[in-house]
Amino acid sequence: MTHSAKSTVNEDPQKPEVDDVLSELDISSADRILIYLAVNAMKLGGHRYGAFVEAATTAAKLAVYTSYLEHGNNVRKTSLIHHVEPKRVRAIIKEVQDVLEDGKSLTTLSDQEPYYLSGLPYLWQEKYTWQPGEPRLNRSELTPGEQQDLEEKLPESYPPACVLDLFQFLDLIKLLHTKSQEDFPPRQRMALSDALTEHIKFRLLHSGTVVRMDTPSLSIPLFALARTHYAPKGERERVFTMIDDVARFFRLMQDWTQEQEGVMRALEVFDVDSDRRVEALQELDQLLQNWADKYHRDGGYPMLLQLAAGTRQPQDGQ
Amino acid sequence: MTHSAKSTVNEDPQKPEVDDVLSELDISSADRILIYLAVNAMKLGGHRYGAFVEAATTAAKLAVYTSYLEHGNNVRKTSLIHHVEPKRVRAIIKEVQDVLEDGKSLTTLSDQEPYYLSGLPYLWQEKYTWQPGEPRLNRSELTPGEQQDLEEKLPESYPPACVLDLFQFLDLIKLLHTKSQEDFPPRQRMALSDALTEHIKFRLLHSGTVVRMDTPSLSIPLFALARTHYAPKGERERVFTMIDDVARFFRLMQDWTQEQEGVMRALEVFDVDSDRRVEALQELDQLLQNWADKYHRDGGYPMLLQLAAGTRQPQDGQ
DNA sequence: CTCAGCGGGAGGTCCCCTCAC
DNA sequence: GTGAGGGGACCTCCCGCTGAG
Repeated sequence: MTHSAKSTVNEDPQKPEVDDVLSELDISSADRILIYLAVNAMKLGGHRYGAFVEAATTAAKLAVYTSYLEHGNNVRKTSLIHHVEPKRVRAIIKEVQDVLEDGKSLTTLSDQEPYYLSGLPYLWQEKYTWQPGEPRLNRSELTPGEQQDLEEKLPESYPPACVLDLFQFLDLIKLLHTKSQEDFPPRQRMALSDALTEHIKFRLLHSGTVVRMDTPSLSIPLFALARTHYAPKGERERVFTMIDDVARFFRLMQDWTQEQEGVMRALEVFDVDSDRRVEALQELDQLLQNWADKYHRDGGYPMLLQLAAGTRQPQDGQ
Repeated sequence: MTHSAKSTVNEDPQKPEVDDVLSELDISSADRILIYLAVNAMKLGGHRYGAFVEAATTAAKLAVYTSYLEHGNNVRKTSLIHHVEPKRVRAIIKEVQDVLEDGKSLTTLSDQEPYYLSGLPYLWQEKYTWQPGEPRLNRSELTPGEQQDLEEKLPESYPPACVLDLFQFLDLIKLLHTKSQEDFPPRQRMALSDALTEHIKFRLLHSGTVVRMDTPSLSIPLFALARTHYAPKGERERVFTMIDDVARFFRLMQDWTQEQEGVMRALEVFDVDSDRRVEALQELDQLLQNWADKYHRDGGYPMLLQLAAGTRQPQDGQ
């Protein structure tokens, strides 16, 4: 719970800190959504700071582009509406149109995790496959005994992949970065600098996806692949689900603001006996399913329902 | 309703365009959330393009700041995690801490609409109050007959405020902009340039908050306040509610990803008979209320439920 | 290894101006 | 009014380097 400078380090609790800061700042709802997104993308998803900012400006560019279409392709009007220079508006329009024509990937948060992180376990296992029974590493500089010692340190649970030395590991990162840049137009590509390489290496080690091995008798460090995914399976799935749910919920609410037919929004604020919380939620779950079953008819009008229920916080207001 | 430019124009439908573009681009959920936010803030809320981008970078800065706290105030580690220069990390930390200490407003989407737009009707009515029975405008350059003609053009429904000439109108914008900048530290303040003034004037006229009057016999244009709010009341309220709901939903889902006790998430995908849609939703509404009433007990554990239900779209997946 | 400084380049956000249709 | 160009200021995000504890 506590954290503090210098001396103690606090690795595990992530959210509490965020909520603490948020509660002290009285922030608007729109800003809060941005912050939740940023935290998820940058801390859990592993996106770079710059990548998030770029994705946000991309979203803003799309807003400009749609305004442009809605106002009869009038550059000047679009410029006035959003307070963007006509010259810049033209550049934005062109950028978006080029992407639409080529079907290239425009935006920068294209996946929950950046490819150079999430793709690594796959590429590693593919390029350096390990067959059970064979040695995971084979280095002429080591005596057979030293090799065996190292092998025995490796947990059985590690994915079937060989142990690499630093250069092989860095090459892998380089390869992945190159592949991840292929989708982008040449102009937007980012060179793989030393700083970026270090960043990627750090995230892979820090997350436990890759583990560094002690090799006192070797001058070059060795690395082992410890997980098949960048993020732990459970967490990863849940964060994915959350973002999908929020996006769907957002879209439904947009329909609601337009007062479309057959769209409903509900907010329930209430208190329950502490020992009946779980019971209440279980009953709600059952109610919803029964309700959906009751009205379901194959091939009918497509419907969607998104719900979240839990502990109310002061920031929630009302 | 109509206006025109060149050939075809398309003023009314706003969302359809956005959805069209979105559906062609197959965009990730995180990006979709950003886009929804950008569209709402920039097109409906009237925020500037730059304001949205700044708000997003502010969110990213907060993410960096919390990382910094969670890693024992280690600048270098934070730098590696997010791929931000140590120098820049330090600047970000300082910026956030200064804000936390002074309680100043950090972020830029502090309200749904920017103050220089939403505050105008109030200031206008306050500075140029109009008493029924008195003339709305009094200009010595006009004959009594001409004044009367203009007065008669004004709908009764207009708020009780006098008609202003261009200079008075621009002064009002200037005053509002100055007031809206007071909360910001001097460094971040933006000068009221001609371009910005034109942007604000355009938005006020374009939204119908202010209406320009034809004055053939006068060399200076006249303006009348036509609405008491920047956005139409209903729409305004609904957009507010939507953003609040999404923020609350997002927070609940974060609790869910952490597998907290007593948090529930539900997604129902189903089809119904077209003619039973409304009936189904009404019943659902009733079910929820009954359920909440059943478990409610004053002073108990604080609970919150957010729900949205409506038409399923292809983009929704599953 | 961490902290600290200073150098640079590219690109984006702002500002203002003119000229042709 | 709109389109299309010119200029310049400032900041931010990237990169690289060196030196002090």
